[in-house]
Amino acid sequence: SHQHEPQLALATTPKRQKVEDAADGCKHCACKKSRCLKLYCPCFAGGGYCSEKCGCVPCFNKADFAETVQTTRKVLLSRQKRMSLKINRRLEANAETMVVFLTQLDDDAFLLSSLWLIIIISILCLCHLQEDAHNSSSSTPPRRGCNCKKSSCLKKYCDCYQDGTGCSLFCRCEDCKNPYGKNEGFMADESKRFIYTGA
DNA sequence: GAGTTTGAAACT
DNA sequence: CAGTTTCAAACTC
Ligand SMILES: [Zn+2]
Ligand SMILES: [Zn+2]
Ligand SMILES: [Zn+2]
Ligand SMILES: [Zn+2]
Ligand SMILES: [Zn+2]
Ligand SMILES: [Zn+2]
Repeated sequence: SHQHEPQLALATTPKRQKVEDAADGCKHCACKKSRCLKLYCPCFAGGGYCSEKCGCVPCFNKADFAETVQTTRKVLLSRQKRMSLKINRRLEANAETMVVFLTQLDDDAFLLSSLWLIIIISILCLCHLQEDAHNSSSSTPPRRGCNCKKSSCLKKYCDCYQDGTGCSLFCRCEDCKNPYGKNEGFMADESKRFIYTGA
């Protein structure tokens, strides 16, 4: 019942890889080649051990190998953090360039650029949320948007669609048709408003 | 169940 | 980082 309400992409909802979907959902991995020690494995990525219901083999994501699991997870998360910081720095640099450009416009043009300011602010917010999440090491960093090329964000291949979330400014999807919110905008008729249809 | 498609994660 | 490969799930039949 809580699945289908649209969500802001920037919200800090670490609801991903819910492998323990009660007795009902029965979502468990079936890994064959990753030994459940890479983020391919939803159990490992979700921070939990594999269960008896998993169809994985061979599986190292068990309490018996707690040290291995912990070490591997630490390495992978650290790599992820490094990559994320890199991308954030680039985004922040681009945002700064854009802000400088916008502030040099005359008044009329500047008013029309409010959409860009919103985008820039959103990007900076995501960067800060991610870094906070990384530093607290407790909450999962917010996902960057999807990168769908062929599914039009209409199937569960798309993480946004699977989460019941609209695509956002951070998605790089092509021909987005996400029913929860398309990564597109349009000019409203008879209005100088730009309506963004995504999250 | 087998085979294909897909995009994140991993690798280089 | 970008281009490529690997991977397990989503999907199709
Ligand atoms: Zn697994
Ligand atoms: Zn598992
Ligand atoms: Zn496993
Ligand atoms: Zn998508
Ligand atoms: Zn998306
Ligand atoms: Zn999309």
